[in-house]
Amino acid sequence: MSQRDNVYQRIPRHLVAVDCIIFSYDLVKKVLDLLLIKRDFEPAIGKWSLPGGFVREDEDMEDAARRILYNLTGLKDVFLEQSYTYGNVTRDTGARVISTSYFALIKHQEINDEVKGKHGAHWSAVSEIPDLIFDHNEMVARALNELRCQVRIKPVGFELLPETFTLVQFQDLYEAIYHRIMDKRNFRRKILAMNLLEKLNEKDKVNSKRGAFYYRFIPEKYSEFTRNGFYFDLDVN
Amino acid sequence: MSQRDNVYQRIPRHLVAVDCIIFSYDLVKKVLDLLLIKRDFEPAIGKWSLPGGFVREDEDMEDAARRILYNLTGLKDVFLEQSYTYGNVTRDTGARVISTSYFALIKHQEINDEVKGKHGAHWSAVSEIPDLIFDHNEMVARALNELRCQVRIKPVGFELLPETFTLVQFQDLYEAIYHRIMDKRNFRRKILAMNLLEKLNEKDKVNSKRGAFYYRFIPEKYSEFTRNGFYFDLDVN
DNA sequence: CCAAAAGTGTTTTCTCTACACCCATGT
DNA sequence: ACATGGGTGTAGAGAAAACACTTTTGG
Repeated sequence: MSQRDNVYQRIPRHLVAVDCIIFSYDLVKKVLDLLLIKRDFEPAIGKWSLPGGFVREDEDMEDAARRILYNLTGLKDVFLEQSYTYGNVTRDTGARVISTSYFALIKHQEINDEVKGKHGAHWSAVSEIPDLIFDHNEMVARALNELRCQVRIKPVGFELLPETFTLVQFQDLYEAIYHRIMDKRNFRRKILAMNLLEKLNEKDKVNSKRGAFYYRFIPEKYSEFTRNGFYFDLDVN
Repeated sequence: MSQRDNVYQRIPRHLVAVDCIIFSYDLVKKVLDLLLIKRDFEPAIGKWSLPGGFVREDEDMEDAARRILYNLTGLKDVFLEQSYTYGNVTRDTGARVISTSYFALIKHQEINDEVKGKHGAHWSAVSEIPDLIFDHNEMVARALNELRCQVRIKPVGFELLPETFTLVQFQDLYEAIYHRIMDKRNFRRKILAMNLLEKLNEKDKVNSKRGAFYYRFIPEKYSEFTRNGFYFDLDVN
């Protein structure tokens, strides 16, 4: 403990953890996935849980979340955002633990399956999430809600897709996030009107004979976008 | 320390605090205010600061925020919402303190000035916030942004007004929150179309000879509102 | 009677929504 | 030639925005 801590010596201290809500999108099954682990220590060992861990003494809280994320997926530079802090005395049955949840968006195909397997992590469709320990189901619900809000304001959807993707895939993603079907023509008109996408010359021929054009997100365009206080709002009705 | 804590004995513990961003609306000056205090302990004693305090051992985090709020204002049952958790190692120059900020909305006239005075608390217009300690200016900025978002989705504005208020006052409040003037006719049409307000027979004669009708918020109407997934969206353009 | 604030409608523009058929290609 | 998924346009309804004058009343 460093010298400067003297001032606060008599104050009670707390266990502080972070929990990660790791979303990904399965292009094939067309579902939004969540990465869950089997908890490997007591209490509640063997139960499904969000990946999490304690914040170290000289570690920024966000760094703690990134560390956990890295250990589980092998990924750095991931989209990560703080969600909410759960601070009830009895929320963890093992001890009083204050936990801040973070939600991450990763690309399904980028994950290192070897690393993932080592920790007993599994993808679970958000529509079929099992009972999780403590208040983790609540954490997921809140994060999912935040994801739905964010996706309307910022183009975070691109974090869940490969570099290049078709408009059909893009729409499928939105339909998975909102659990709702959208009108193809309206969706395309709106998304293209935002001028955030560049049409490429290659086609994806996996899903149809005709093939669908690939598009690419243009981050530079997005800067203009936010500078002008733009609103990334797709019809969700 | 209770028995159940044994499991986690070797984990490092942290100082955890809450800071309160207490908004209020000054009907006369027509500005959004923030309650600030002069910090009364080291480090940074004497500097402007958000009111805050450490989370006790057997205290829910939200309760800690309510305790601080109560000590400063004498108010219970206040609108209070968690904003964000600041977890950088060096954010507090005295020690590593993790702090969660909460924002509160209180009615200007309900505050107990005696209690407030005792703690050296002062109102400051949000447009003229002084330099605050640590990352408190950032906390305010984030909370203000959240307030602006919330106010579009939920009718939280009513938390800042007296029981009865005129439409002029209501619009003034919105203009103060958004720092923007709005069209009187459009504003009134929209707000009345929501059916959340009951027109009373009394008039406020303070600000005009003709007098302006008082209105009252009807919470029951609001329940219908949210059940149907309604959107409380005033034009902010 | 006049100053000062409250209250009130209409028109135009834009955005949202609903909707159905042709296109390209591999088999 | 046909089955499969990809791609396109338009008309109607509803919401948002712009805009200026009349009303009330205390002094």
